[in-house]
Amino acid sequence: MDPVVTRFPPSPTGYLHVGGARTALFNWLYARHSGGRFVLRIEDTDTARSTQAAVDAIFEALEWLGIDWDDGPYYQSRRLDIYQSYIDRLLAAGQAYYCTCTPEELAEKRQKALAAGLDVRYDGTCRERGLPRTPDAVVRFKTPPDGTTTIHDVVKGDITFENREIGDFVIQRSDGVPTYNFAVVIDDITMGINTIIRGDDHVSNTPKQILIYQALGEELPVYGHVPMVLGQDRTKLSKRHGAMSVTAYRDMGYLPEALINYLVRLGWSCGDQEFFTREELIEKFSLENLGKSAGVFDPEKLLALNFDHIKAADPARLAGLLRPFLEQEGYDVDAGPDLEKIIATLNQRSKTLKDMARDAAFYYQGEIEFDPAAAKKFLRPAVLEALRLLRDELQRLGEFSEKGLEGVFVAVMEKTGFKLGKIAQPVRVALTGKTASPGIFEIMDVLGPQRVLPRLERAIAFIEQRAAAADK
RNA sequence: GGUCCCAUCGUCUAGUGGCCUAGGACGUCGGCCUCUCACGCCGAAAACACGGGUUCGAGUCCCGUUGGGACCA
Repeated sequence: MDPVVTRFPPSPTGYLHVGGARTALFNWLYARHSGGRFVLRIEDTDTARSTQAAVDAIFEALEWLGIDWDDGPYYQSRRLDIYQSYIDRLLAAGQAYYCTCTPEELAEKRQKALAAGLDVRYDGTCRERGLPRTPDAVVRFKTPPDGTTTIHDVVKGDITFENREIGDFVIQRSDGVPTYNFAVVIDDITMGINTIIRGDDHVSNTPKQILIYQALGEELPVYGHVPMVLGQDRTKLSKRHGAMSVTAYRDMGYLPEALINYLVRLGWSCGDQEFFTREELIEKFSLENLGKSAGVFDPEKLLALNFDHIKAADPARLAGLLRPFLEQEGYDVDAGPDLEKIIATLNQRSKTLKDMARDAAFYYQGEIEFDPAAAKKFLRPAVLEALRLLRDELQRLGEFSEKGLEGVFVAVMEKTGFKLGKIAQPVRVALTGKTASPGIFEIMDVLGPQRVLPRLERAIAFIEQRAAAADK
């Protein structure tokens, strides 16, 4: 059995979107799973729409996802002479021919055929004319007039097309640039690609490609046409479906392994398993379990999966990933508490890194801004004594530890007769400004005495002021 | 319009003729836990598009209808 060789051939006409990323993933995973090779090829023959910026964006996205390639990147624009040699070969063998029908003539024929309710394929005017090469001539492939061409597809089964439905299609334009269907086949042949997993929007191109393989006497690759990823309105993914670029998810604070997990599970399954690490995916991915119906992209489920991956991620790695988000919020990370300790209090509650950075706000703020409603409800004279007591006990405690802190709270509870809830909420507001936060002992431990004490002091002063104002 | 593909809870899916009283996950709703909010845990509602066959037996096979999608024009 030859080693598996797969490929991913994006057109650099824009960012890499999630649908394309999924296709890349399937090919990459399959190559890695079977110990084969994965080839990257940039299909940039459409010079009008291809840009270097898009090429860079694609690299950036692939790198973030951790999709690496063994061969390439190849650029179609630099392979024109290779395509030409194959065109010449087909021409010489009489399997292709020059055609000088003008676009106007073709359009006219199409109109007539349409009006007469006939097929609108090329009528073969130049097929047997033996025309020489001229500047305005295109090259057409001589499709067998009869018979059928069938795709043996590993996901959809056999799909058969009538050859007469295909017609003599153009393989090289008059400017010498090969058409998509031709360039793809020549590339796949010369790059040794033997397994092609791609979107099923390519199904109708496939018989043409198979015909070219056959004309060249080349062995066919294994085809697997995977269903499209649809937007919430059940149509093909596009700009109007919102943020669909891979890097947009990175910027929103998603983990690459979460996006990968989500994308692969959309159209592939392994029993009831939902959560996969990248290693598990490589180990378990198989062509057999690819689904054959289109799937709707569900941001909610991706978010839930991201949450699960954040929970499972190593805090030390999270620290590196979170840092830019914190800096974006304007925080001086190195001046704050220990980052890994901060993450340990948040990684079971934040669904994205962006959320986490936002939830970490109180760790970095010098002077806590009390949420008015929270202050009104919890920073009231009734708890003044308890807070003072707490402050004194904490000062006596010196170094913080979760256990020591708990002891201090117990002591205060005993002296005041308050329950923990009665004391914890005011303290929470004092330390974070809000009524919701991680556990009170956890955050105090992370914050440390040098941050906790001044904040408590400030809350006490706040209440004293409030009491004084009320007395007047 | 032509060609092709697809069809299980709202969504992603398990299911490969009897194990299906159709399972899991997200979401939704209810409860528990609790220093708050989350997490977590427990529970609920929720699907085999429809109609014909084949078979002792069909979500599973065949045909048709309907619906959706893709490509070409």
